[in-house]
Amino acid sequence: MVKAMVFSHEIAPGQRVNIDALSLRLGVSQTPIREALARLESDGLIAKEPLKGYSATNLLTLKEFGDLFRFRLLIEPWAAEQAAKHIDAQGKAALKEEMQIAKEALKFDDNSKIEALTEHDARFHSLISHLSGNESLHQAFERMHCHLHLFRLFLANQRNLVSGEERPAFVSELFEQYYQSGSGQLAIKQHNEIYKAITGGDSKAAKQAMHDHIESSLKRFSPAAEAINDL
Amino acid sequence: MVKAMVFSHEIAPGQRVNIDALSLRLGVSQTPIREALARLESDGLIAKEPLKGYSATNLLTLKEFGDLFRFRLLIEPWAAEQAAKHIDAQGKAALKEEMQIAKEALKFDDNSKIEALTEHDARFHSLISHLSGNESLHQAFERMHCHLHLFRLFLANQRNLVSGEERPAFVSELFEQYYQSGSGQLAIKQHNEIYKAITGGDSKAAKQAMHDHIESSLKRFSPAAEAINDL
DNA sequence: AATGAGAAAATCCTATAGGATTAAAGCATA
DNA sequence: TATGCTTTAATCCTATAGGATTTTCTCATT
Repeated sequence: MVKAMVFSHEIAPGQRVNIDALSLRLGVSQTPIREALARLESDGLIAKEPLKGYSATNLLTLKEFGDLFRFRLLIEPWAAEQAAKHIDAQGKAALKEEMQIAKEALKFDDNSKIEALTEHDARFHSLISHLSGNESLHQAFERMHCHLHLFRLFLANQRNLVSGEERPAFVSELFEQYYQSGSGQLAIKQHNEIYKAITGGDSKAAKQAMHDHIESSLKRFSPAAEAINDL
Repeated sequence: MVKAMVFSHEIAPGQRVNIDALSLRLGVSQTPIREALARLESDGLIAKEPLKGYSATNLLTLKEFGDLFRFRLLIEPWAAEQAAKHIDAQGKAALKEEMQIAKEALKFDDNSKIEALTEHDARFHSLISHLSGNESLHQAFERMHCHLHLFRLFLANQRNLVSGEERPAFVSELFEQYYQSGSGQLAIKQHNEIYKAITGGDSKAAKQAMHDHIESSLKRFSPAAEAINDL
């Protein structure tokens, strides 16, 4: 559990992870480290090679990236549809609160804004998959989405590197495309459409809005996925 | 990994699992046991309560059972559709071989037949989710399906108890409904429909056949799910 | 200079022991 | 007889040490 944070980019993708070093660094013994690593292995976030050790999994390949979004298109519009059908007062409150957080986040400065919006997006979609009422779908979503989240955190992390460091040129271009062109506001706007449809009980609109949002999101991220794929 | 077999019903659902006992029983130390348990926890097959220990998760509740099938209806027909579109020679051979195994299994005597058909069903659906070409979907399927598989193994296991033992009356009834009424042959027949549609490249028919098959399967299992839910 | 063999270092894997927490059993008292 | 407390036992959790395998570095030979 604590290791999920460690993994969120203190260890570069593909890098081997040293158990002894981790245990010293975190001040705990090797056993709990191995447990956490085993859990992360089941989540597909690290890979284990017997007698060779653990290593962080690479970022999504271009194919995996496409697969993931195709899968989202399969389950999330349905989840939004179901959420609209079964929504109750408690669900409405939760959605409203999340939208409020997003609105506040738009006022932050660049770095904080990106981080906040990324976290908001993860929570928003997770919440809807939960509100679908289907536990199987929710679990599947959570396990799948962490890989996408990792990808986005990687992008944001790249940006935080000082310009002086050897930052690939494509990264700089990507930032303009994403973060400067008001895509944050666009995403929030689309979230708002979904939010209104769900709380309004309009299941058909909710399904459509979610579909459009994911397709839009795919278009925004595709150039980055291609660029990173070329490493 | 080895523990998945141990879990397949040497430990009753809901029962607490003793680490010391397992390490003695399997002749290995506690550390690898804890690793395996941590992995199984991520798979949702066992639950951990801090400072209290691990325990096997209960069987699917009626709601979870319904959720799972609704989720299958969401992803598997699409998987069959995609498999039909992308099928190649290697995929056809794999499907053909699996269907051949099923055909042979029908000749077994009752107990062996049930076991063989259960395993075939798991492999068949897993294979199609793989042939869909979508890695996200395949992974989601695998993680979800193990819970259903566990449920079916539980049923089959109950049957193997000698009649003399205290076996709930509903179980006896269920067996008639399922295994004596030729439902095994029905399932194989439906699998064959799917098989033909996919290898024939008829994506629309494959999607429809998979949909019908899962709905049929749900109807067959629902009484058992209800009965077990009432424990 | 390049390749191969050998040795040393690092790392993983397992086992055993001790401390801490929880559950249970036994006893006393109302 | 039932309830509450204390003691005992069981179990989990962590830490440390030793054996096994892999990797790397060095050195000698072609």
